[in-house]
Amino acid sequence: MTENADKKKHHHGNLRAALVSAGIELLEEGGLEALTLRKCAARAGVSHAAPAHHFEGLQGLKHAIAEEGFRLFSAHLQRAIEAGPQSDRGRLNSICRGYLLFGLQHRGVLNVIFGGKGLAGLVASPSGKKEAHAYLLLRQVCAPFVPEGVDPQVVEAQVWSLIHGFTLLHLAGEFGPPAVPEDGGAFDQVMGLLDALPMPPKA
Amino acid sequence: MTENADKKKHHHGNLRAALVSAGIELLEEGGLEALTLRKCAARAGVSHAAPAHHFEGLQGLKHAIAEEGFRLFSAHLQRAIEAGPQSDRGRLNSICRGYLLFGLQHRGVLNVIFGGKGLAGLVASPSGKKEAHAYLLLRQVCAPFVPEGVDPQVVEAQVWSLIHGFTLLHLAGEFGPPAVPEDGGAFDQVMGLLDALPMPPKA
DNA sequence: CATGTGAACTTGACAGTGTAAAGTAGTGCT
DNA sequence: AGCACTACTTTACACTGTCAAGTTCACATG
Repeated sequence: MTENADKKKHHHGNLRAALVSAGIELLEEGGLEALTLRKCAARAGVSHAAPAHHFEGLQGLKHAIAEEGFRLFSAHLQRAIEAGPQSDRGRLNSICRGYLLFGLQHRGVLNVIFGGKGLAGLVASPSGKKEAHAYLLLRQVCAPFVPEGVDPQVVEAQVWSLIHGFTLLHLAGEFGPPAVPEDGGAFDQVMGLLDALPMPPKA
Repeated sequence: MTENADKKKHHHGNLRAALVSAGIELLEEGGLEALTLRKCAARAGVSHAAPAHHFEGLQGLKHAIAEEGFRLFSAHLQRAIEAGPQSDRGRLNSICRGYLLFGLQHRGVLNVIFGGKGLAGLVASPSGKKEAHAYLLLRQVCAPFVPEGVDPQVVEAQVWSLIHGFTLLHLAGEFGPPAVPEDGGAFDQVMGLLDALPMPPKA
């Protein structure tokens, strides 16, 4: 019965997940600055030092939140792809739009995922690959745009850089006030650059 | 004589600049977490509450650092452009490479510039435009790639998004360990997407 | 069953942080 | 000289992360 995670261990039962959940809540409500070990503990109904037994300090909690946040992120992207038009270009556009919308809706979580080595260790580590659902989606969506003889990672890095940069700059307000409702303007125009894909292998 | 900023006012003379400078130092040495009002004050040789008279709290200091950092950033980009090949494509590549190198060398400063609304207020504000040296450079470098009838801001946003995203993802370690020395690999391949510029106005 | 072993959590403490209020010293103006 | 004003200091407080030492409970072992 190693599968069943329901077993109440001592007082709380499954505190670790509760702390991560509380952390994500705080993140959504008050951004990065609002994420605090003590507030997470309070929200989970335990004392301020309890988290120390489940994470290695604040950084450990952030790492755990990055893991869980990445799962939410991946699920969000998958839903976006499935809900959009089922063509190569349609899926490419959907994953990018999903990326942006996730950033707008879950700004704090995205910051934890990509901020301060949050994810680097996770994905780069040999054991972390299985968490990389979003990477598989990206690979899958980009595949039709990879010319023969070109490393797929190049195309993936191009798409990822473009949408990641656009999302973060948008979040930073560099493209004017965040026109959230479907965005319409800047997004489609910037993503128009992807119409150049697939690029010829080399001149 | 309102122009002359040299006048020693009281004890320190020009404390504000010293605090910003100390802040940038701390940023370079220990990253975002090391940037502290009290440490800045200590490094400038004043008491811990002195900064309150020059900035509105920590956020105010960060804003001031973002301004100064943006000036350094702009100068860095200009130098990169001038040092590179003098062709349209050469300048486009140089500004992007300069962007990446600045990120690698001054990670903390870049984070303050673009993190947490650091710059948004600065550039979006009517009085802040004059600080936007880097934007003028970007506009200038992108100009040859803007087709007739297309808003130049679209091209600028495309280039900016791509290099910004690539730089941040690189910094986050998503593209493997940061191969700092001229980078060689991923950078040139990803920037190859810009070979598609100028894009035809619309299909 | 008594006992102790260890995990989960609490309590208490400490240094460091941002910030606000009140005090002090030097500047400049009348 | 006197006075206001600015620049800075001092003091204080709430909050943070982290550590060390208890406490409480589940459970295995004698």
